[in-house]
Amino acid sequence: MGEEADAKDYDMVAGDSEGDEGRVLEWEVGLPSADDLIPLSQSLISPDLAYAFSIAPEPARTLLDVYRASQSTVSTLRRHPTSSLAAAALNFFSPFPSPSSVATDDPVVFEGEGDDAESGTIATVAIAGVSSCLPTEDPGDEHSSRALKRPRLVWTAQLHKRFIDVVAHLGIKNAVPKTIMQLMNVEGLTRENVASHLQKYRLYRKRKEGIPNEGSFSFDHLPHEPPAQMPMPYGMPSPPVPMPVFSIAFHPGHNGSMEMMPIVNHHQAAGAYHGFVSHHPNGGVIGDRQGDWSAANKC
DNA sequence: CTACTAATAT
DNA sequence: TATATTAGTA
Repeated sequence: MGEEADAKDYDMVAGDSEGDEGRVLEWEVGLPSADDLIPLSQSLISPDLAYAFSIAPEPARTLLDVYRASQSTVSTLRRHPTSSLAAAALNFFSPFPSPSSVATDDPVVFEGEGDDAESGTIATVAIAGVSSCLPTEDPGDEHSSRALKRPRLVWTAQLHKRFIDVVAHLGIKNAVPKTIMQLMNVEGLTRENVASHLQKYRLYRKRKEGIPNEGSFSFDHLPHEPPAQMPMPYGMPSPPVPMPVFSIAFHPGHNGSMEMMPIVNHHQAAGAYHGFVSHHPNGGVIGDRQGDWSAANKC
């Protein structure tokens, strides 16, 4: 089993450059390449085989399982930094107990806050890989106060998109903070963060449903629920076809213009959030428009 | 006890 | 306004 889709070029987004140089490649040092790994989301053996050997069927791995696996992997790495490189990489990933990095990519942005960044200044932290503007300083270097306040999370367009995708992927009824948070797989993102955002999002949707007039303004994207045609090279196949997904491509870069997404590296540390298709099992959420959700996103 | 949600606070 | 925090509850 060595034939796997190229796990190399799955980060294709409208953006031109992706700043692959500054990426933390150290993460991959010593790790098996994607080609050597069996996707966590995939059963190790076929159901038939399992049955033949009286092996209890695997509980069907879900993205959540994959996520958890990746979490434990990361945790393990944290505990046993086998090399200074790994340590450095880890340090990069989580310089402090507060959120400042993402497991996969998405630029997580925090508002400069705390000491004296009243209003206006936004210390953006692009986690993607190129440490463009890192947090002003370590929150821990101030005083040995254990109770460090997390910086305010800024829901960037990308974060929000991820959020939307996940919410769309889960049904309305499954879209609860914890699950959303887990599927988003954004390091440092808390359940509270998501809960708060979800609350707002729900209100937003409620407002909208009252006015079936559609957003109108705003450069919305997502034409209208791509029926069944996946623009992606790897279109998410229909149910019957298993498809060994390890790291599917992301979404269509329906981002024609307007914004130059900062850094968009799509790399799944150990797999977690796969590009989702708006498969709303519960006919709940649909492609969202940015209506009012403009997100500050610049460095 | 955990997590969801609405309400409220910053 | 956007996000965080709290309170009440399932």
